[in-house]
Amino acid sequence: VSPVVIHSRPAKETDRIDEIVGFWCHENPALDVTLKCLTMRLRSASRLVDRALRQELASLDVEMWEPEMLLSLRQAPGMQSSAGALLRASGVTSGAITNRLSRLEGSGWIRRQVDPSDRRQVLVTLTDAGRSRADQLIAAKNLSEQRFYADVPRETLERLERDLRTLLTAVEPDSPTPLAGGEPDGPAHR
Amino acid sequence: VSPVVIHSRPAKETDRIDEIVGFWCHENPALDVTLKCLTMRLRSASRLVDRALRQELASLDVEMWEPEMLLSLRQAPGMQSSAGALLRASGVTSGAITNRLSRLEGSGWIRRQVDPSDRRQVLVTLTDAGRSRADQLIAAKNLSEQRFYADVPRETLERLERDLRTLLTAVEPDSPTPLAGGEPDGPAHR
DNA sequence: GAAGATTGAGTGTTCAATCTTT
DNA sequence: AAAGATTGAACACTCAATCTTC
Repeated sequence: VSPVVIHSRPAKETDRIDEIVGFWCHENPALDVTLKCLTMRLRSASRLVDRALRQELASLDVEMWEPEMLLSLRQAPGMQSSAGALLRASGVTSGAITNRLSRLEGSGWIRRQVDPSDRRQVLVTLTDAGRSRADQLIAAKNLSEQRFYADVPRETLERLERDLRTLLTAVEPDSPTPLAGGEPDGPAHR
Repeated sequence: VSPVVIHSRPAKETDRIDEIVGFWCHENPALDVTLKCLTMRLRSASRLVDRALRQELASLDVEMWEPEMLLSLRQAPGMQSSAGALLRASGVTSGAITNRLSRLEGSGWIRRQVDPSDRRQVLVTLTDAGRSRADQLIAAKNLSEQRFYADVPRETLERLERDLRTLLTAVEPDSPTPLAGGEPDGPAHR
């Protein structure tokens, strides 16, 4: 089964999660050790990255979701997208998107306007100030990321990225939409 | 739930995240594509697992953090641990732990009592009801997990688990403590 | 003074209900 | 009826301040 080549890892045979899960699965062989560890590590890693980046970005008065939203908009054709498209690109619920858009609008980074061709939809456009804000945030976040991952072997990072990509395309519920301007399709509201 | 046999996912050279990040890095070569994608995929995957498991566990009136806490306690010697140990094992802040403990106590799954040997600390013990609750939740969560990961190649899952483990031990701030009963050491409060 | 735990304010998310437009 | 967006209640987390005990 698992070849487990853990080459360059002198001590530290097991970590915190190994112990918790390992103990449990030892007296309950029906459980899948890999799956249980994977879920826990996924949550753990995500929380750690979040925390690290958030703390570094806090000096700029930036929340974690802001770079993500602005980056989506920045790369959209005409720096404009629809609320629905941003929703599908984000992975959060529609209520969260409305919330984020209101705050971005309040700060002056975006403008909201009703789509004339389908008045149910809302078009979101990056303002000039929003454009430079986006550029600034991307740069800052990039620096923080490089610091955070500095101690992890490059090889591991690249393999992780690829494997996570495989996982996401396998389990992702829908998203035939590659994030476009204003295509009114696909289920929403989540 | 969702029969939806969309097994037609053969090609798919690039996904949602590839596009967003790829575009950006194309006009800004200083950025590290792998790192930017990795962070986004980590958040995305974690959120997806969370959502999927939460929805399945909702039928039992269970929040995601409950299995994690009970599992930690279940495997501790004497099914007893200290609040600080649970804190260090969890990855969340001390305020969150207090909050969780209060709700677990309110439901009758655990008991809190002051440590006689060091009255600053709080000892947490699994009750009998809590023990069977823990067993029930582990089983339910295991089933949900197996359903969730069903479409991902086994090989990928195992490699992910190992690589995430490498990442965590590399970036984790401290935790020389392997989760024990009540050792009053290490920084806390976060 | 420092460590362990608790509290309260602020933030952000989900979920269900609602309103408008198609 | 159904889709898109908004709203408000409930919940969980972080952060900083506080209180007790060492």
